[in-house]
Amino acid sequence: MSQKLFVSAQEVAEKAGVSRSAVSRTFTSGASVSPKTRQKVLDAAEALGYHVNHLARGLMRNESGIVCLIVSEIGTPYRSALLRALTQQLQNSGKIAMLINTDRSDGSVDLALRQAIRYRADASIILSGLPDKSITDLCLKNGQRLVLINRDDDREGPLRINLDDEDAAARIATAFVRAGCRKLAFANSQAGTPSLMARERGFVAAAGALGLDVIVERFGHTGYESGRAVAQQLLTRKERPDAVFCATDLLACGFMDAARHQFSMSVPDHICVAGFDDIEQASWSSYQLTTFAQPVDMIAHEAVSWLAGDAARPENPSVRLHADLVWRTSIRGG
Amino acid sequence: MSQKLFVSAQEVAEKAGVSRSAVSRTFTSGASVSPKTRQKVLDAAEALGYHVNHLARGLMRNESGIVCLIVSEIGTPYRSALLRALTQQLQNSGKIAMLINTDRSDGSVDLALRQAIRYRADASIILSGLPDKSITDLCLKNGQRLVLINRDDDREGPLRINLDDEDAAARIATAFVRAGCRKLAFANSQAGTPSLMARERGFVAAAGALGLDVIVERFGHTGYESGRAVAQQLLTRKERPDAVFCATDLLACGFMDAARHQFSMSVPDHICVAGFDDIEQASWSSYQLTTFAQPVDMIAHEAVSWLAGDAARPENPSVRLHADLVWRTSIRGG
DNA sequence: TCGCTCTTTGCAAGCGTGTGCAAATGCTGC
DNA sequence: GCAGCATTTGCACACGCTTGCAAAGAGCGA
Repeated sequence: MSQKLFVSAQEVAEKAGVSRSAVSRTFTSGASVSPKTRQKVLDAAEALGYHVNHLARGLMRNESGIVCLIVSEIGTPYRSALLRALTQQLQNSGKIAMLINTDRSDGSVDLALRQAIRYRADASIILSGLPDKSITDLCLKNGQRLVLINRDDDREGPLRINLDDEDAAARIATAFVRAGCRKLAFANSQAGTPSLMARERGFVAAAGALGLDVIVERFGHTGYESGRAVAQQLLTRKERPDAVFCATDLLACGFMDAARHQFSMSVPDHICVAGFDDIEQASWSSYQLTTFAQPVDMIAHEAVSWLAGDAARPENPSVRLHADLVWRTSIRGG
Repeated sequence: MSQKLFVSAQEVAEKAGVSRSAVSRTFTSGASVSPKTRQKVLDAAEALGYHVNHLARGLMRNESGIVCLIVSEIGTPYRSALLRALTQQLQNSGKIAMLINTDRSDGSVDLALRQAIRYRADASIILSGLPDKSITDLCLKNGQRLVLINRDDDREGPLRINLDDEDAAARIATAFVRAGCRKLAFANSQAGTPSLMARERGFVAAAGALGLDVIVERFGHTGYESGRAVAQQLLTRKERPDAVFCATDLLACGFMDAARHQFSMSVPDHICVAGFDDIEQASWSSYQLTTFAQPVDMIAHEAVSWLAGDAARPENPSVRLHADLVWRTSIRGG
């Protein structure tokens, strides 16, 4: 590739009639340059189309400005909303996002973290899956910060951001009971993600405390189709439930659609439905789903500000955020 | 930051008892190393947790392996689906995606491209917005490849991937007519994106050729709420349309919801609806939307394989892909 | 064993940047 | 004009890697 190379600080220096260090200092905040030379450099840089090489800068400073986002199922409403918030806020704080898609095999989170190390990312934010301990240790040892979102892991070192899933589940249980429901069900996927399991656990426990049993049904992976499948299971029983808490809004949408169009049931008259995430579709008038809002902006804020801050950081940082209940019409009363 | 630095090739070399070049060559495909030293190096690297520094490698090779994805409205179903396909295929071909969110101001696409230059990205793929000519020229001059997806721009140099929007619009017009519709409408946003305008233009033209007028209504930006707003406009007219082609599935979902729940109309009995993109929600049983499928995997494939290929590339590369009509129940007949 | 060829290895230069250090410059007050 | 000081500037080295080049080693037929 003998293509024209990028213009370097050397060339700018020559054009501006100053030393290369002057150029470097012009583009380094907090460095000592006189306004006069600074202007000369800026002019020359503009004329030549010079841009600091962040690869080289990262090499020198041992700080690349890159933050890896490790995600699966990017196309999903909740994931993409979180992605949006994260990239936005990372950019605001001068970082840049590297996106790694882990839809493939199972060890791919580890592969992704390896990639993050290769590019000397300052940090990695994991939205899906859970990496092996050996690899997270490697990251931490190399000074790479780690954030786990909704992973609910108990390992030391990374920042762990979680929601009050169990508490939310308890709140929705009482809401169901208050709406007059007595035959509760929980719709889950088979993903077994910590946060999904926490919701299930919390719901079953809270219902138990209220003296009610819960029919738990799990199917496939966490999407619309699984919601339909679970509806198939739950609504062909002798005794249909009169309230179902779906681990996820996508499951809830699938469930509602099946209940209405396949079983001719009315929500909330025949059955109350609640979800989790507050994806955009939950507010669409076909669903009007009562659900818990993932505070994506706050999650992103917590993550990014923790990355930015180099103040004394606790040994084992952990944040638990509150999921607000968004009340719509998929539950009676309110 | 006096934290333990990453382990370097030097340390691996010492541990393995070879020269630093041997280490480098071990991790460079196509380099000449004897199997014996290679194994010694690999063992040492594994033991020390060594990973090639891609920043430094990129600096030397003048090829970073980074591809910038420049996107706005990441949370949107179509965008995130495209993002998924692109990251997937980029990773398969050994590249890595850098994600830049341009939701902010208007000049932010230019800012994003500047960022791409700073990180010496090998290429940038633009999914939203249109950069200034001066900045794309700068990219091209520096040997950075450029891909414009659905931008329909006529500038030279970048690869432009577009769909046959106008033809698709014509196909749906005849489908409407065949379904017995005579009062056609087109629902658009005010974004004015080339592809959206092409659909509008094509629909109006095709309808005209069939001897029919089209009521065109535009509102806000390209989302669900705008679909509702357009429905408000169209369905309070003296003469309601009996078929509406929405520039986007999101618009169509909003339109359908308003038509049904606010105007108590039945789709497709009272009004036929079609969309564009084939987002996941279009297949949900609440919508069952007839729409055109964006061939996201094929788009991603075209983009990525063009980036990978260094064969003789045409002066002014352009690809036009076909959007398949996905027939569901939002149009009568079929 | 000796040439010959082919492979492997180490040396050293270079990629584009940041930054400590010492020299140079500018400024102030006498 | 000059000492004293703060600010600016240039030099040179470092960062971790790739790669051309020449030297060293391996393999082989006679």
